[in-house]
Amino acid sequence: MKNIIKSVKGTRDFYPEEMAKRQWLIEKIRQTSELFGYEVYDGPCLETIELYAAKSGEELVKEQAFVFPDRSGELIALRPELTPTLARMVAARQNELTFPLRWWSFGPFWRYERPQKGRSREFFQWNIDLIGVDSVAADAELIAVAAKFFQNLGLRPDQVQILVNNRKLMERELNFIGISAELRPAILRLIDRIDKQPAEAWDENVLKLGLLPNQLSSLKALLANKDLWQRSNELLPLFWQLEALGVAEFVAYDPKIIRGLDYYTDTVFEAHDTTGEFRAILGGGHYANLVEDVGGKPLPGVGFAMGDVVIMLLLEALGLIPEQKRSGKGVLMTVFDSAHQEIAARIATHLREAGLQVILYPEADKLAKQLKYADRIGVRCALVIGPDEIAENTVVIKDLATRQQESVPMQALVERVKNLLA
RNA sequence: GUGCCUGUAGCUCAACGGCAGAGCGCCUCACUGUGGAUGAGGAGGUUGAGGGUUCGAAACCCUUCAGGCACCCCA
Repeated sequence: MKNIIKSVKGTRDFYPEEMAKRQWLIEKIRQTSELFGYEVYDGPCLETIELYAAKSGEELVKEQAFVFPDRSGELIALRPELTPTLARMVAARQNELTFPLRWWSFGPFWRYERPQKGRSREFFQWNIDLIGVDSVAADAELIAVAAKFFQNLGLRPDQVQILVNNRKLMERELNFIGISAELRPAILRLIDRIDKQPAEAWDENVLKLGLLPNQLSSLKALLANKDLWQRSNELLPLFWQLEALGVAEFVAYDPKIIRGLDYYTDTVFEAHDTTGEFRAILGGGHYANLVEDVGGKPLPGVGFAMGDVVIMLLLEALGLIPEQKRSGKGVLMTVFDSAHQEIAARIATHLREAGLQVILYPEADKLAKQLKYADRIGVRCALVIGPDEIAENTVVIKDLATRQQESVPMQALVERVKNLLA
């Protein structure tokens, strides 16, 4: 490999084999989304930087988005997330849309980050939101969508868990410990990272923020309390509703789930593989106000986003991605020699008109080579027409799997091939 | 953005500072009307790139690029 121009750092090439897997994943996403009555939508991949400045906070755009000036000098960002776009789209038609809105989307996103396993600079993301209701039932539904999706993929509750918490609950509990309102955001951010730091370092960081040692131990007791949810007016009904929705097995309470995004206000959730080998599979939560920052009237909702990278790594590791067969249903029309190129093309066209997938060999070549090609691309059978067949007005059908071949009259060809492929 | 690890043929990997190799794959032929087997040939490398040390570098040093791991961040 000498002078092949390199791809952009953190991007991936999808050769047909990988593309087939991606399409398979999209199909699962579509099925699950539609099962719950969600409609597909999409926005542009380019947005003005103002949109994100309004919605996502400045650090996101400055540090992690691909931003460039267009020819007029306006700063444009490659979308790093969909929520601001969604907010903009909803706000623009706020008075004509029918709420609650159930929308889903799948598309590419970009973040200027250091690539590593489970994280690339260009990735695909499933976004799904229920907008215009503030209820716990809405939260339960989105969690159920995620759980149902896992079920559709063949994942079991012992392999993947959706961990749930509630920010209001945490705010209240932190208040009980005597942590002031201005300290809480920093503490919440630390809680979010507790599993990523050595215990001593974490303790130190907490004390550095100004907590007293007894507050630290109260905080740690809080984070170890798996029954904390029973004190939440949102989580109590949430868990029985999840029971009713048939997905309770996939869900657990975890006081350490916070989520980084500021716009989540109530229930938040994150799905992880139970071995802890991979990054979070998906994350989401309840927001009080989707569109106000972009100029609309306040509108609550709940949603989550799932990147394609981690889920595929997990499914790959668990052997849950079915073999994507290449072609398999098609026919290869061989070209015996240059004198038979025309008749081969006519037969190919004839079969295509009957709705059959036909690959016409693009030049005259040795039969052995053409059959080897047929074998490799995985077509079900190959057709041969040479001088002998012309004389008899027949075509040879060769079944690649059984290695059997037969001569069939031209008139019976379509019927015979259809039977073979069925 | 910070630290550490890795980079040799299409793939998986060898080679003490001393001739760059193997297996698999690929191409051709044996087979001028028949694919997975077999056999015989063959192609394919500036050892990621650039510089330095050395009589001599795939190996040691520096830089850079890419990937991986941890941090950061996670929209």
